[in-house]
Amino acid sequence: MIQKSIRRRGRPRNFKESAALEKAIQVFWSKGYDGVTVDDLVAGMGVGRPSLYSIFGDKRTLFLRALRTYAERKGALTANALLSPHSLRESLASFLRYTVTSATDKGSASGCLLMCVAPLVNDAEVRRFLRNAAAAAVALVERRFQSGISAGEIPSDFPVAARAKQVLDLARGLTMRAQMGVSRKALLKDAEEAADLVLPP
Amino acid sequence: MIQKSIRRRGRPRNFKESAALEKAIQVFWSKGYDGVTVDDLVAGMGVGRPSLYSIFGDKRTLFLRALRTYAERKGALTANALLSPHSLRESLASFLRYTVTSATDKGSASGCLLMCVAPLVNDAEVRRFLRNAAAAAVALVERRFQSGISAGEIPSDFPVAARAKQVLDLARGLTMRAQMGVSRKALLKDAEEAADLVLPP
DNA sequence: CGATTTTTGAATCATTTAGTTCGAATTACC
DNA sequence: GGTAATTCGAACTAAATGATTCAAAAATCG
Repeated sequence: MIQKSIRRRGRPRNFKESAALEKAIQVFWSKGYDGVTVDDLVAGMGVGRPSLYSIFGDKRTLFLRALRTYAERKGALTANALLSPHSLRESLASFLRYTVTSATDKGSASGCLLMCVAPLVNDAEVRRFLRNAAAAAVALVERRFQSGISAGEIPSDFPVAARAKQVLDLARGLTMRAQMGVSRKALLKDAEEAADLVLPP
Repeated sequence: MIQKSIRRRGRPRNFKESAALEKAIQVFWSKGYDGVTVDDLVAGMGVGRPSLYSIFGDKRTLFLRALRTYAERKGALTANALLSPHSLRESLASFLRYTVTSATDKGSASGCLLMCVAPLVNDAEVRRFLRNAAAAAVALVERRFQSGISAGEIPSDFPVAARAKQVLDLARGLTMRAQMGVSRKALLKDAEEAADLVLPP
């Protein structure tokens, strides 16, 4: 059993670290990195300024943590959508649908923290992280194609690598259009058509 | 004939307006909007601060003008790539290749001002402009598909609207990967494969 | 040359911003 | 209850940033 919150001495925090981090994700997501001030974070997270610095460090450190947290959750949900026991076509559609619903979720900003805001951050560590995340996503789709070959859903000469890249490029396009304000309904339809496109008829 | 530079009284400028605007495009392109300070622009454009304000207005006005100039040129080059007298397959490949070369051009930042930086600007006019630009791009590809139908290159029941959206989504994906640092060579290969993907075998 | 027009460079102003400090508040431990 | 530990809120500092002002410079026109 994991040890739960050790009772600490001193005045207790009046916020949950994880909840505050979620709020931080929202703030960065909606305003970008350079567009966010520490005041924005203080207001949006419901955390006092000194607490913010003492617990999360400066703006850059907080952003990196927000990015990792966001990517971890999104990666898990993506893997779930993609690797559930469905037909290959349905797995791809499910992945693209999740991309769309996540990018058009009310209650969050549109688009995607990883695709729409992080790439603009001029920071070597952020870039490295993004490259790894992208590589992991491609690998996930490739894995699904491979298991489709094993299951006989697609021929063994199916161009796995090329198609996986195309699936992700299509997902990127859908995400960008979500950020531009295209409706979820329209994008969900496009997601289905995209899933059909990458598979042989 | 358009009247050329009227000889104006007073001290002449020591910069060309168009050249300065090009520099401004580069600055915004590489640093985003919020990430750019007026000092960055002054340094990058080779224009004094008062001159900058008197000629281009404030930062937002300058950005809008840079955006329009960039989009105009890119739109013209895109139309050129797409509507040149080639086979449909070659037109699409040419469009996607141009997307890649422009997004991986040394001497400019990676990616694309319209796709990678403008969407983050929280400004109604910018958003409206982006929507229009995107719609124009889709219309262009649709036109090319239509003329492909007329020429008998694709069947008359070809799903023009859906495929046009997919072509643009693929272009968006290629552009984003360019910004992430994927090599031009790799992306050009992917562009060819993307062109093949959207056409019937 | 002298008057006029326009641009330039430097200095300046007011505001915003990142980051810190410090006393008051709130809790656990004894 | 008293003390130590921890957090909170507000005020503060120093640096940056957006925007303006103004005299000097540089050109044309008469």
